[in-house]
Amino acid sequence: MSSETESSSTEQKIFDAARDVFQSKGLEGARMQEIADKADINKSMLHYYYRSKEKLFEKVYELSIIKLMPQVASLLNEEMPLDMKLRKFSAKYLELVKANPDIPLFVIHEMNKNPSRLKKFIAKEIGKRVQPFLNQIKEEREKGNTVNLPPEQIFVNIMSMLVFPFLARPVLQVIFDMDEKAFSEFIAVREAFMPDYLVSMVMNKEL
Amino acid sequence: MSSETESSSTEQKIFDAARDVFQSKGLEGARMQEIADKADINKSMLHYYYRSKEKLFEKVYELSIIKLMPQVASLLNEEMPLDMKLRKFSAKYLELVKANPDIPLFVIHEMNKNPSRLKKFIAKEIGKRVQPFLNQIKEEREKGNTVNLPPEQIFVNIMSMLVFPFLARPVLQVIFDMDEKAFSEFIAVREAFMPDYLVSMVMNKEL
DNA sequence: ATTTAGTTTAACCATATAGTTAACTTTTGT
DNA sequence: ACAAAAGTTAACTATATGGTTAAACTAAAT
Repeated sequence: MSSETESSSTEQKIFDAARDVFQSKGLEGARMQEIADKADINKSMLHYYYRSKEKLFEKVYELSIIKLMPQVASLLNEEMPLDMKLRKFSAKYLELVKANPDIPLFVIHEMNKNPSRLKKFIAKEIGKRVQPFLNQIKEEREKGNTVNLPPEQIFVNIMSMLVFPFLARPVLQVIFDMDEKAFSEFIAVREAFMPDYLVSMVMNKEL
Repeated sequence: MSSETESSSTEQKIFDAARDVFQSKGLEGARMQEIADKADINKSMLHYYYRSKEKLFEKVYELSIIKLMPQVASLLNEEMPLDMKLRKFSAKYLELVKANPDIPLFVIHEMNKNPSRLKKFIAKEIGKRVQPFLNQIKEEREKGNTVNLPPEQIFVNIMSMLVFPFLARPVLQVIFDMDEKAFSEFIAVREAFMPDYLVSMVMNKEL
């Protein structure tokens, strides 16, 4: 992943470096010089290819969200029984976040500082993909197949279980005294029990 | 709360302003001038009372965490049956976070950028308070009274359900098209069902 | 070979920002 | 009443940072 074989284009190197730096430091914390250093190019190239810090950031932000969230949300739209969908969603979502563990916090943090940016990008996009899923839950709820909660609450419960550990990772690592390996193992355990557990939580079945 | 009656001391006004600015903008995003403006004092006073931005930040960080987290964690230590404890914890925790809705993201974000800061402050402090709770879960698990998961996982599940909505608030507000009032209502609904729901999730009882 | 467009570099610039200084005012202690 | 201490202010400094510029270099097209 980071074994730069001097192959990729300058523009790509800049983007990759910017993604790393922005995701770990945020917009304000990132330094153009640091991005240039990490990309191993002259700082002027940042402006040559992306005009400004803001523009570069938006590119990173856009691709981080727009390429990832729809992948996830589209899963929710497939025609499938609720329990199977929950299991698949759990697996797919954890797989994606494991591969991009910094993105949830990045998105949530930048969203807090500039909520309009997300609105600009996704808003309806995501909303429209989530809505069918909420409807499916609603139907099942009316048939008495789910726990008796509003679909929005159920959805938030699901996302909570999947995302929170990645957001709180540094805190959890301190509290439970886990190194990187231990944390990976912790997530692996979650991957194992989460499909059944979500079904139980949502559809109110004993494990 | 914000009806400044020109009463509090300069030092306190600085701290309050700094808390607001740091919590909404983070360490990097905060500007000393903005803090001074919000406190309605000369910028030099910041340095007079707190020497440096870093020092001021640490004061805010320390009091935000050290005064809040133990309040919560100590609840976990009381002698009480697990189900009752879960209900009380849910109520108390949501009450505290409702009163300080910016703190979870503030802590988690700054933790990511500087994990050693938390270590310095809490580390053992929190760990020691959580441990007895984990032990209690472990005992109940051995008696077959809980869902069959490691206590750490159960703890994370609980925290996920309680904290995540506050972290993801801006995202949720966009996805579900909620204004402030609607979000408060959303949280109120969670407060209502969460005690029973946590007991069900942890102790594997039907609702 | 020469032109041309694209790419890269080093040296600059303007500005914002954390921090300092020194003069001034108010409060407190005697 | 006086002096010392604490508090406050405006002006300033040093530096970091995003951004610009113009010249140099490269490679492809003619």
